[in-house]
Amino acid sequence: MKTPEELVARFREQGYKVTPQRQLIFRLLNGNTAHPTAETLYEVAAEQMPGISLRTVYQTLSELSAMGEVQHIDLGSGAVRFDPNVDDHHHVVCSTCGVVHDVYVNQTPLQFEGDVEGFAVHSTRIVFSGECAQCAHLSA
Amino acid sequence: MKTPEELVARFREQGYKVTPQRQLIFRLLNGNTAHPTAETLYEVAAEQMPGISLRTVYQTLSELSAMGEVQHIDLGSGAVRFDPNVDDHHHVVCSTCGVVHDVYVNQTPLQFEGDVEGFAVHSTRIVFSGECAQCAHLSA
DNA sequence: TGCTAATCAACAAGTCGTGCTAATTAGCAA
DNA sequence: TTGCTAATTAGCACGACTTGTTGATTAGCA
Repeated sequence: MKTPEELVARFREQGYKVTPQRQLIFRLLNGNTAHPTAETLYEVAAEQMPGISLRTVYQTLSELSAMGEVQHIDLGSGAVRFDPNVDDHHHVVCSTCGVVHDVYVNQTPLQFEGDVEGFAVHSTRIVFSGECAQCAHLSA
Repeated sequence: MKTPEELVARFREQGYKVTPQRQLIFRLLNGNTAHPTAETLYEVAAEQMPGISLRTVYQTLSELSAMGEVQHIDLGSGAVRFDPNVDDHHHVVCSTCGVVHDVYVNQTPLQFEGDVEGFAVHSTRIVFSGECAQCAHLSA
């Protein structure tokens, strides 16, 4: 994701207004590795700006997603999560605590076999599920 | 997935009753490569057995999933899909028409890098998105 | 300054899936 | 064959997540 300052410029270029709400969300996402949902981001935002609406958070996240500034990750665990890391990366997910981390896989592009003649791959998503070190210690 | 006959035996072993509804669902899933949702499976089932309820379809699919006889695949595209193929395989999804096909990736297990010391991977899911040959022809 | 987008509250709706209840049906073990 | 009990059904509701709408207010920015 671009820096909050760069996003301000991009929003202006696109004719979007740079509101305090949007700027707050830019800052909360910047360098955020927690893979927050719209809801959790809203909670943090509301602490700093009481009165901000969940609707606005959803709205701004959609805009950022459409602009390619955040990744939209759906792990099938309820809510969609947002990732300001838009590098070509993948995810590991702890089945126990739900924590998500970014990982890099360098064997890509992957080869596959199957009844899919002529399929043009545009993107590949890889999710590793298992147990994180923390949870392994707790259960031991 | 096991054959309908084997599933009948497994259900009996587990103390589950073998009802016509369940048997119908077994047959509809057997060899099914369409990755149906509960809803689409229900529609087909209802043609052959008017009166079957969507509730029962959900119920039976949950049982099969819990028994490991079908895979539960969530592509983030709305409803969960079910796959009677429980081999170690992955999926390609056409972004245009939504069709899903099974594919096999032989480079697994994949290596990755990231801040995930001590993470124990239990499973890996790979989804290739893009455009299928059909859709490519239509848009050309 | 003024146009217009953005925000907000409040409410609704849509999708997917599950929970509940009460009545009926029917599998299957003894 | 009987009888216990699970399964099914209809019908309704709810919960989570997300988006739509409306109408009033605020405020960005040319």
